[in-house]
Amino acid sequence: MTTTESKPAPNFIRAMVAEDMKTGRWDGRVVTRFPPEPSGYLHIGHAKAICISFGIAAEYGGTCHLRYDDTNPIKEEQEYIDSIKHDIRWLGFDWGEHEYYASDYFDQLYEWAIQLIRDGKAYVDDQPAEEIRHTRGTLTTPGRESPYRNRSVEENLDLFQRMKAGEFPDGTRVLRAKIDMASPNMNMRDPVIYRILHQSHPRTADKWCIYPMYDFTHGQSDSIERITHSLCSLEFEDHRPLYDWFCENLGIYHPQQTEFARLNLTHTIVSKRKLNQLVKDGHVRGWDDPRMPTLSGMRRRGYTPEAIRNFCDRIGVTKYNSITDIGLLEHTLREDLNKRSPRVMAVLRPLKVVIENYPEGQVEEMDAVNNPEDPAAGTRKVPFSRELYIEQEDFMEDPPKKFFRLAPGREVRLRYAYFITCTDVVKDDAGNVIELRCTYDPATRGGDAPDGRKVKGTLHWVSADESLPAEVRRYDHLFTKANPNEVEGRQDFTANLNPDSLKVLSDCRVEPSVVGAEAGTRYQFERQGYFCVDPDSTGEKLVFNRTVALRDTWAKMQKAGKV
RNA sequence: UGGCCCGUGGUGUAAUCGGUAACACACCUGGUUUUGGUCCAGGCAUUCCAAGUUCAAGUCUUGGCGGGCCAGCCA
Repeated sequence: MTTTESKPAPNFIRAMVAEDMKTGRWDGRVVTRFPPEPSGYLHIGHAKAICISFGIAAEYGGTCHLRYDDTNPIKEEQEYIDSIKHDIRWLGFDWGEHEYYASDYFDQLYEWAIQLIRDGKAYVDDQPAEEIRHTRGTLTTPGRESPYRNRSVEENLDLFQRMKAGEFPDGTRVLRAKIDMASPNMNMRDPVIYRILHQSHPRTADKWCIYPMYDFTHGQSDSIERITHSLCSLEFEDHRPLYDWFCENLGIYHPQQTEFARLNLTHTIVSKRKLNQLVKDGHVRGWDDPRMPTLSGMRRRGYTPEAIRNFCDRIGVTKYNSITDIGLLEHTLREDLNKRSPRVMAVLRPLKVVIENYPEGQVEEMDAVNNPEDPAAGTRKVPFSRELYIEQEDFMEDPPKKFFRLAPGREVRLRYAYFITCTDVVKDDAGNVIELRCTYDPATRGGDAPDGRKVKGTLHWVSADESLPAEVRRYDHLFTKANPNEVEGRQDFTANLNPDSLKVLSDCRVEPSVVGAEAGTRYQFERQGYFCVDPDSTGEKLVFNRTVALRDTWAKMQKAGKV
C-alpha cells in the first residue's frame, strides 16, 4: 500500500518538548494523554488532538494514555466509551495498557477533597446554584464571599461526609475550594469542586452520589498518571492557574498543561453539542452519517485514516484561532485515494448508446488498467457490446466550443474500447434525449487510431446488459456557508444546513467487476470521483457513497463562464 | 469600564542566538495525458498600524488597533 505520510511541521509544543528533553525536566520521559468525555462521538477536531498527543509521545518514545474524563454521569454512556476506542484505533493509534478512567480515581479524589478541607482550603456551601451564580460577581466586578465560607473544619468534614452518604438531595450543597472571590480570573472565585448527583454512573454504578468537577479531576488525574505534558485546547487557558493551584496545594506531582487552538473547518461544525443536535433532530441519519465530521461518519464516507493523519500533520499547531479550508482535507483525501484506489467505470446518470454497426449479440472483453498510479494493480476485463450507457452530461446536442465530449457528428473515444461517432439523436415526446445512435471504428480497438487521428474526449461507459445496477449517494458540504454559525436574527446554525448535501442517484450502472464488493471497498469511478461501498448494499443492488469528487476543471470552467 | 491568549499572502503554517520571507492548499498561465484525474513548469506577501533600539527587526521595546476565551453544581 502506497501512502504519503508527511512529517508534522515544527511547532511550539514540539519545541517545548525538545527543550524539556534537553534540560531533563521530566527525566527524559514524555507521557501525554488524550482525555475524551464519553458524551458523544469523536470528530475531526478530536483527530487533531489525538494526532498531537499520540504523535508527540511516539516521536520521543513515550506513551500516550487514553483516559476517559467521566465525571458527569448525566451525559456519559457506555456506547460512547466503546465508539471512542474504536475510532482511535481506526485512526491508527494505540494506547497499549494505558486505558484509564477518571472514575477510577474517585476514592483518591475524595481523599484529596478531605485534605483540602482539613487544610482550611475547601468548604461546604449551602447556597443554591442561583445564589452562587449571583455572588460570583461579573467579569468586571469582584464576587462576594459565601456566608458559609468560614465554617469550621469539623463542620465541613461532617457535611461533606454526609453529602457522600447521600443525606442531601441534588443541588442542595456543594464543596468549594477556598481561593479568592475577588480574583480577576473567574475560575479562581471559589470554584465548585464537588456536586451532589444521585445518578448512576456507567462505571461506578451507584457507589457515588457526589461527583468531582472537571477542574478538581483533570489535573489530579494527570498527576496520578505522572503525565509530563498535558496538552489541551485554548479554552482551558484560564483554568491552568486552577490546575496549578490544586497540584501545589495538594502537594502532588505537577504536570505541565499547555494549550493549543482547536480545529475549525469551513462548511463544518465541530461542536459536540451541535453535532448531537443534528443527530437528535434528524437532520442527519445518525452519528455515522457520511456527511458528519465524526470519525465514524468519515469512515463510512470512505475517508482513510492516512488522509486524516496527513491532514492533521499539515494544519500545524498554534495558539491562533484559525479556520482551515476544508479543501485541504479534501486534498489530502484525494492524494491518498489517488494512489490506492482501483479504477472502475460507472455511469451515474445513464444515457443509452446503440452502436449501429456493431454486431448484435457480440460481447468483447476489453483490457482496462486497474490503477495507473500502481502498475502492480494489474489489469481487468470490461465487457463491451452493441448497447451501452454513457453519462448524460457527456452529450450535448448543441455544445459550446470547448466541449470535448459527444455531440451530433462528433467522434470521441470510449475508454479502453473504440472511437465512436454520434450519428443520430432519439428523443421522447417531451423532447428529451433518450438514446444516441452511433457508429464505431473497428480499427480503433483499445482506444488508439492506427491512422494517428486524435479525439479530444475520452468517455467512460458500461455495457447495458453486462453492467450492474447501483445506487450512488452524492454528498456535498453539510453547510452552505463557510462559517455555519454566521446567522441572521434568531436563527441558529441549522438555518445554514445545505438542502442539497445529499443527492441520491438510484439508477446507476457499474461495470461487472465490482460484483459482490464488501462494504467499505473503495474505488475511483473514472472521471468522477472516489466512492466506497456502503453497508446498506444488498445482494441485488450495491450502494455507493461518493467520498470525494475528482478535481473537475470542466465544471470550474463552466462555473467561471469560460465556456 | 476585569483577566488571560492571539495577530506572517485568499487559507493554514514555517523562518536556529535579531541577518534580509519558506512550504502546502486555493487561485491564475502553460505543458504532458486513452480519466477535462494524476503529473510537470511558471505566477501570486514590503509579516495589523505607529514610533523606538540596531549596521540589520516578522523576530526585541513601547503605544495603538483588531480578534478569541472566561460570569455551568458541563468538559
